[in-house]
Amino acid sequence: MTAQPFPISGIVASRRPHRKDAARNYDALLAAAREAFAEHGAEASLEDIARRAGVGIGTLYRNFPTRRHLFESVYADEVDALCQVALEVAEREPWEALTSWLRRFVDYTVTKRAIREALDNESEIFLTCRDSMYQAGGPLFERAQKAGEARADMDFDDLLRMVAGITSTNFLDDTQRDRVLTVALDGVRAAR
Amino acid sequence: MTAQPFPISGIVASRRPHRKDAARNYDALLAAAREAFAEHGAEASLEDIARRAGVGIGTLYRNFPTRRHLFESVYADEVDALCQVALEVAEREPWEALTSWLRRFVDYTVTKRAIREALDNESEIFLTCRDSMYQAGGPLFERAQKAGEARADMDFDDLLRMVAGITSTNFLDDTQRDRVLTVALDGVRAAR
DNA sequence: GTTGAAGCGGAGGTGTGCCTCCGTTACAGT
DNA sequence: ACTGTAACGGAGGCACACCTCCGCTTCAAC
Repeated sequence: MTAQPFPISGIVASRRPHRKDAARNYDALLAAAREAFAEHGAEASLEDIARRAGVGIGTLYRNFPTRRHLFESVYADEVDALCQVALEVAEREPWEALTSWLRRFVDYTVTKRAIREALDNESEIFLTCRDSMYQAGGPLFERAQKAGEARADMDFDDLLRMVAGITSTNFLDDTQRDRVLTVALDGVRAAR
Repeated sequence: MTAQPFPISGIVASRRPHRKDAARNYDALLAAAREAFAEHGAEASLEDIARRAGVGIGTLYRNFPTRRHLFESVYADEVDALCQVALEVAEREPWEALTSWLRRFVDYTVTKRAIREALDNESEIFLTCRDSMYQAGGPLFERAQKAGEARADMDFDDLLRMVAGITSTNFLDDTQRDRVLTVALDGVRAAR
């Protein structure tokens, strides 16, 4: 095993039980939980997780007394892996190293599909809403593009999703949300 | 009432019942649902919503046969209001009109706190994870800043939250996610 | 191989949410 | 005022998730 310079690494390693059967179950539970959380969000059924892992519900509770314990363990695993990646990219050019790490960050974050909604909007009314929304806001964006204020190589759908994504996260306070949104919008603004 | 040029507007209006008591209950249910969804996410208890609205559970089900109906109605209301705002800002300067509409979009989208997680991370282990994460990625960002590649007027926390936000939304496909992320990162890149 | 302790699993009690059904209530048209 | 009907509300049956408890099993130390 390589050096573990991150505080999380020790914690992750130390939590795994020693006995053979216990360690196997622990791993199975973590894998099942990661899958279940990705699929159903943070409210996934604990009994379902135990079932997926092929262990009894009692075993789940012995290893992870609360939902939070389980959730945290899964999360800690992800973070630990992500931290390792940072070491791997460290020798590249500054900007390139940063962005490739960020893109990995994205991949790992996908596990937090917990955050996402089940809104895959097949329904009639959602489509209508979308149409209305685009009909209302689209022209504003196109106008800005024609005035040379907004970059031409993206469309309104891109823009809405970008803003929605940034918005749907928790920030320390409104000041931070605004600051981040401003940064992103700088990216949308055409070079002049 | 002003003109309603958006397809959603008619739908929203036509769904409200005619009888006085029925209309009152309908309004109360929508208000309670908006509140409950904002507070507990899309899985908020329907019985709790009925309770908040001060009506029987039967009344909720008569107006909104499924959770989806209720959710859609709340959402449609938000969208409708947002569409109206687009008309109001239409006479301003192109870029200013766009961005002020977008900021309103943010406000209305906040209702979709449903998307957000209950992860307000008070716990010990979350803090440790965070420390590790920042310890791992922070230097990459600072290095990019020192090389003049990343703007100096934001910090790593801003950056992580921006990327996490964009990432946690659904996109049509990975191509779009990547495109949008690139746009936002253009905003992070220092002017040169 | 023996053995005792650590680990296992699932039955079952409790709570909560979903949704239906129907006796009662309140509106609105005459 | 009268009355038919639309709307109301909540009891109750069903399903499912949480979590505990304890008799049984498996490991590993000697």
